[in-house]
Amino acid sequence: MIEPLLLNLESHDVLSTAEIELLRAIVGRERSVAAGEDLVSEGSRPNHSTLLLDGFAARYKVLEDGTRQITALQVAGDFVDLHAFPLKVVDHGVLAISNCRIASVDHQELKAITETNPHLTRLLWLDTLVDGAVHREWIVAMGRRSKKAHIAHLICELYVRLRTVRRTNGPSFQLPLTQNAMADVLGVSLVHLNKTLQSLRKEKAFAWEGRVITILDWDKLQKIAGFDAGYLSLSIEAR
Amino acid sequence: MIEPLLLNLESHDVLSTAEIELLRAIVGRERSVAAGEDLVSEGSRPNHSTLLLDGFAARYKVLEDGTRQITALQVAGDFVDLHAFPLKVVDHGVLAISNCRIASVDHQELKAITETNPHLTRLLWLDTLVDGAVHREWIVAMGRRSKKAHIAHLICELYVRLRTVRRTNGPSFQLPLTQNAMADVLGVSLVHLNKTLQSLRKEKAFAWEGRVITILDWDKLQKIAGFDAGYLSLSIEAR
DNA sequence: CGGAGCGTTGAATCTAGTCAATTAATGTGG
DNA sequence: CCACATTAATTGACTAGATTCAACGCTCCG
Repeated sequence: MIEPLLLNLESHDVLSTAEIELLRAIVGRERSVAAGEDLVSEGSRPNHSTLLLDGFAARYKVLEDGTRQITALQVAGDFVDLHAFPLKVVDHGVLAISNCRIASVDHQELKAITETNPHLTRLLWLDTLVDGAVHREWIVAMGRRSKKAHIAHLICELYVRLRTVRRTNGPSFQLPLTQNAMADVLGVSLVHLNKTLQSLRKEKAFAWEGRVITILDWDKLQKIAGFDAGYLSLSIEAR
Repeated sequence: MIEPLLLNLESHDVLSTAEIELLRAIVGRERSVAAGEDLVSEGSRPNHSTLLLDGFAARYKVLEDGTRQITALQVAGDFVDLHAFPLKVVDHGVLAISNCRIASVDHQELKAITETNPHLTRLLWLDTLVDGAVHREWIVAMGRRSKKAHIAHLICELYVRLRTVRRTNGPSFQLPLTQNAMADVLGVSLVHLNKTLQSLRKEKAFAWEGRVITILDWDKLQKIAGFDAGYLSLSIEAR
């Protein structure tokens, strides 16, 4: 079921029935990937792009000294490597953080869309641009926000993104990240992340227990984070 | 003259004569912007995208507390806000770092390209994707590289990007950044940047005097940086 | 029962930020 | 061309933030 993809795209613009049918037609058979497996490996030249239908994935790079930096988190409805279509080579690995359901779309099909369906092309392009906007927010958070603010910002972002694909449950959502992985998102050591989380807990803006985040005080959390969802382009307009 | 744009696009794939003519036709009249001026202001909804023909520009965000983070550096041949075409709103400001020559392209013209020229569409899309790849490298550098490595990486990246648009002079290139601006690129304090630069100078991998960078030892610099140009997608192939 | 993975803790050490001045470079008006 | 103002670069001292190392507790699972 490609519903999360549709919800994702429809959060930016209206899709026609024909476009929806087309998308259904080109998305391949669904399959599962276990947590810890790579969905995509760095440096590969895939002839298809991978759509994440359920679960969490992370795009990451590993440096010479073995340290890892996660550059993006992907949730249901995200293409994890749509950029590989024009780029040809994937410049990073993609790891399944939880068990995932995925499906593939051949680059040949994507190319056909660019030849025949300009509107859908622009929406797919847009999808990769939102990705870039998220990258920029992460850069800002890494460079100029406190670690507490950075964590809060990440929670806000994930909450909003998951809500648009209906993967939240009221004020709660699943977050299957280990502290180790989250440290690799923020670019800090595990120990420091742990201590920062503890001091954040005292603010009671959110709780994180048993892989579930619960927002306790959205206004406070947003304030700590300096979060403004504008960069996610969640407004329906002609694109 | 849109030559730098052509050099930029042609570093990824071949352009047909018709495509080159089309690009020339849609790029508006050239004009100048003084260093320190904003090329684009945050939150605006431009009906055109801005092409940088000469000079340096920076995309940046300013936080509540007044600190600034630069999220991208743009050089000749770069569209500074091509993403604003599908995104509609620019999520950051764009500042002229040096005096700049720019020209505009109406979004209407870009839309027409997506309707009639799929190949050029993919190349423009690609341009924004390389942007994203650069963002990811910056995230990695900010999160997991030492400050020395981060600076070295930035120099390597700028050297390669400038060389592809013929803006290098042998081992040298203009870099009109102040230390203050570079600190806002790396996300560190001015004082710390200054001290890191000093210790880097001792390695004699590059020199930076009077707004000019000179690469003294490329291999060494690349090694300090952990730099690999792959992410810039500088290979000519059918896209 | 014994690992294995994950989270937590404390102490020592290094990295980076802040504050506050000083020096150097650049630019402007007279 | 010089005096003065302004911006950019540099420095030192002190504080705060972050890393490393090393250990311990908990829970899940074979």
